[in-house]
Amino acid sequence: MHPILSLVEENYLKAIYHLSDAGKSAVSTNALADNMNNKAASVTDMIKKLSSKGVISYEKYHGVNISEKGRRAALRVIRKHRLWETFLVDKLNFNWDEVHEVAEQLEHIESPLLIEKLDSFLGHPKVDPHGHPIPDKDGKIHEVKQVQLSEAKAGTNGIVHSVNDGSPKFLQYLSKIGIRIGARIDIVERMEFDGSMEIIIDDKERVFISRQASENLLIRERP
Amino acid sequence: MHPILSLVEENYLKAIYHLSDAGKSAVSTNALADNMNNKAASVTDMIKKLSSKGVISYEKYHGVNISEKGRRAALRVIRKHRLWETFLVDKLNFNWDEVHEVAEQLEHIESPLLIEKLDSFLGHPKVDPHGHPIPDKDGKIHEVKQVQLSEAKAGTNGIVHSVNDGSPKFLQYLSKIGIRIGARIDIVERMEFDGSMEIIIDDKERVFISRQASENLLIRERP
DNA sequence: ATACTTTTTTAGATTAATCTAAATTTATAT
DNA sequence: ATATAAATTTAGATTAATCTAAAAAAGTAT
Repeated sequence: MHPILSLVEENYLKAIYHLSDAGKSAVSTNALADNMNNKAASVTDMIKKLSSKGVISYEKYHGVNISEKGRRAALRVIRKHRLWETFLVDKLNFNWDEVHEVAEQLEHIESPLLIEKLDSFLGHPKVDPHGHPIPDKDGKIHEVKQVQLSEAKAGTNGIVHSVNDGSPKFLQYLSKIGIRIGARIDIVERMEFDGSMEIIIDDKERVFISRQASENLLIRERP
Repeated sequence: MHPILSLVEENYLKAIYHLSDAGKSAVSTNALADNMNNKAASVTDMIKKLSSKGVISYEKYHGVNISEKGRRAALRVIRKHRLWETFLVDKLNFNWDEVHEVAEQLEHIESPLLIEKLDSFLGHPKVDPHGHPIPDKDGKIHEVKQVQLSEAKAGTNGIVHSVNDGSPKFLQYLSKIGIRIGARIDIVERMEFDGSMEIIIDDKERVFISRQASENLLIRERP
């Protein structure tokens, strides 16, 4: 009768998936507590529960790893989140910095029919408004080779592909200086002392951006 | 930080609104327990809580009445429910018998911006796929004068305006015999012994429908 | 290798929403 | 008008998700 995972459990699982870099490394209790804005004691309780449901494996004092079953469940939630974000921007004219909170709610709506119909309605999009890939029905993700702007060398250029930080403040800043998904970036110079960069956006604006900003911008490099 | 009403409280309030015929009569503990598929004891606890929040008034042993504040909150949820149903049918090609359960989930998404943008996207619809009026932003409802088909006299005709029973089974039955919102119904004869009726649908099909069915079909009478 | 620090877990409480069983109040039928 | 029935409330428990404070384990630095 009840879904296999509660809303709270889904949120924990999503956090574990992201923090483990899609399942590549273990996640500590404290990292999870930080991420969920909960206390470590609460996390310990929850990971016991998730472990008993088989979506993670857990060894006392040594963090958790997501299981295949858990990975699939996490990807279903992520698929929903990204499809809803796409809907909000493409159909309802939300700005890209306004969608995250609403999508955090919508991602928990349980209806396979709804999500497949939404996917069709949107034309089977491959990426969300922040450039993140949308997992398909079977949890497959089409990963595109991309690098942090901070890693690009002076004289090279690339196309903005996605953002690592989806916070409204950061996205509003990007919009303000003219950076959006698909924009062309030419790297003029990289300041060694603080990692900031001088770049040209779409052959027009020449701006300086901080190391922090450049680390959260992912580009597809071009020859 | 938290919404004023929890998801569960919203559902109770909606049930109270509907059971009280939009605030016209008091609702008993048992009626509410039945409707919510809960035990009376649980309802007693909940109505104390709702009462302390000022959305209903409650006198021990004498049922509850919805307050103005409660009515507004209930109408906000109903507005969302009906807008989402409209979205599902008009945009995602759901059938009218498939939308209720999903809308029961979607109606609790909290985002005034979302609901106003959705309303625009749908072209400010006045009724949902079952013919029920959609309250506007201020909780105003455009009520249309309509009667139960069971009350119509032989020889008269009317346009199907809404259904009182939104269950998949009933709606599928209606679709099967060719009744949809907007269909023309001519009443041929009303059988006094069991209240069943012989009707003609859209000048084509001549069918018999039970008293129960005719009581759950609302029509706008025509001269 | 031992002592100190950090991380994690355990123990015990709390809140929301539910339940069962018992007690109480209201309604009904002779 | 009183007994019986029906409806409602109270009392006490339970589960999910959280917390604080204390205990235990793991990591680190000399």
